[in-house]
Amino acid sequence: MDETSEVIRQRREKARALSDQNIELYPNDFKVSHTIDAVWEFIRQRTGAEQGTAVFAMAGRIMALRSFGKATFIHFRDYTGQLQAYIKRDEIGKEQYALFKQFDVGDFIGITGNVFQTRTGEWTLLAKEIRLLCKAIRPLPEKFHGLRDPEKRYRQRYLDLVMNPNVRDIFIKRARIIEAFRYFLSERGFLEVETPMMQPIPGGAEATPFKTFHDALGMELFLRIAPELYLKRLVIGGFDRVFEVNRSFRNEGISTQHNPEFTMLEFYQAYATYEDLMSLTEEMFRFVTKRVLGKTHFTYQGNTIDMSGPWRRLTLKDALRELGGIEPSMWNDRRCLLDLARSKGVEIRKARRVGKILTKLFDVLVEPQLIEPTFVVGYPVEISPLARRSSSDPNMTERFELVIGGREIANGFSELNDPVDQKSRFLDQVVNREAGDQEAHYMDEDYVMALEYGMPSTAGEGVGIDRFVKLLVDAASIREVILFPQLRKAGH
RNA sequence: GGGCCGUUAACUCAGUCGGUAGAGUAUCUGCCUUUUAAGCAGAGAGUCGCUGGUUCGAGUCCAGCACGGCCCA
Repeated sequence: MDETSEVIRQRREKARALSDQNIELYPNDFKVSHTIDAVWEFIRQRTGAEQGTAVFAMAGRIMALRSFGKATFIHFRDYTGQLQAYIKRDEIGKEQYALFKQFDVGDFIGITGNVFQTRTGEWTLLAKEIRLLCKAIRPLPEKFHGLRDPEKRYRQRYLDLVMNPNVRDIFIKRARIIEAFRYFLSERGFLEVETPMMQPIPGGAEATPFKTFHDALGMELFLRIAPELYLKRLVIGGFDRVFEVNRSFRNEGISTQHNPEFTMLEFYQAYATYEDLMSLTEEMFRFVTKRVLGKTHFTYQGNTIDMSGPWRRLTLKDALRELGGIEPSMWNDRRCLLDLARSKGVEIRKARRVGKILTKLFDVLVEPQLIEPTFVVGYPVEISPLARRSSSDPNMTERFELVIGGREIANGFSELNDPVDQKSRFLDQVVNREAGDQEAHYMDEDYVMALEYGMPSTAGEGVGIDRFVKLLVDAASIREVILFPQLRKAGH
């Protein structure tokens, strides 16, 4: 296939020819004095004679090459930017120039020289010396159209990053976003921790886990579906404010909304309630948005979203009634809800209880309508087995979900710290599991025991980082914000 | 899991009614010392995703499979 492609054969030949001339193809002794942005900074700060006399040693990948025979313009790029260089035979000498003529787009080079302005005014590095730092055997994709094929973009993300600057920007923003969350929480006394990704009992969420096996221990383990129960153990242990940003894994289908491994931020604050967390979340999201975008509003898939607040609060009941057309009288009528689901084309598995049917209907009918940041509150106990009961209504919990851009971005609640209630909630889940609900929570006796030692009143929250990044970079698919999204084995 | 669409040169894409493979970029050769999607002249480059079927003949029609995209679940 492309092993025998003409271009690659020719490039291998070139590499061999260079080798035969005693040119090292992959040297590592070139010392860089300036990055490209450092040179731009230098140009901005100096004037006249000073600009022209300084000598820079720079390195990067050749991105474009325009040859005139005895002189050549190239554009080369490092991780800070791009710069033009002018390689002139009369400047670097006949031998060096002949050598340089064997370099290609895609090769890494080291250039030493000073800057000048061309006739068209472009600042350009005039090469005094140029040398090969890495010979590329395979050609880069075409310069103008770049790399478009989505499959290639994901499987060979390095090419995507080289060719598509907007893709690069997305992942730089992603890093800044996570950095901003960390900064915000650290400033408020939250301690960053790491808890097990391999867990004997997967807990903290309703989801199907991945199974794995530890040979030496002879023990089945699960990749975590959430860090929640471990983080709360840490609150019990005296870390009143903790957070973790890391991967969780859920064994479900892959789509533009779901990747089997995804990044979640979870944080827990003792002596706080879900009300406190809603305020904190508004503040935190505003902070992160402002810090990364420089403003608190942005466009997502054609809709303007304003994070400045205050954000709307809506009960699940009102949301279902006003936006989903589901009257509270229907809430306990399983048959009626199933009929409605069917009429809307929503498939519901047999084992589903009313609460689950309601949330499913909410996801399909209501959520997409909530574009501006909205806290949905008032979730029934039945679908919130780790949340504290509302003091005004024991069938409801102190829980919220935050919806932005038509998707759930965060989920938080006052934590259940009554071990007796927690145990009975687990038992309730076990009944569901035995009735065939694969996603029901597992009984976690060890966690109940931990609660028996006493957990202070606490509120906790999970934020879907991939989804948040999607919002800020206006990406339609989760694959655009994950460097290496999960794909099937490459076909032929 | 279902529906629709896609897979042709290294990259981006054409390919009509079924008649034996095209362009631009890239590559190679020649000319060219301030260009920037440099230019001019010439050349080479293909398992048309895979496997079958229909046909005198398949990139094209049919079936299955693989991979991907979008939508639905």
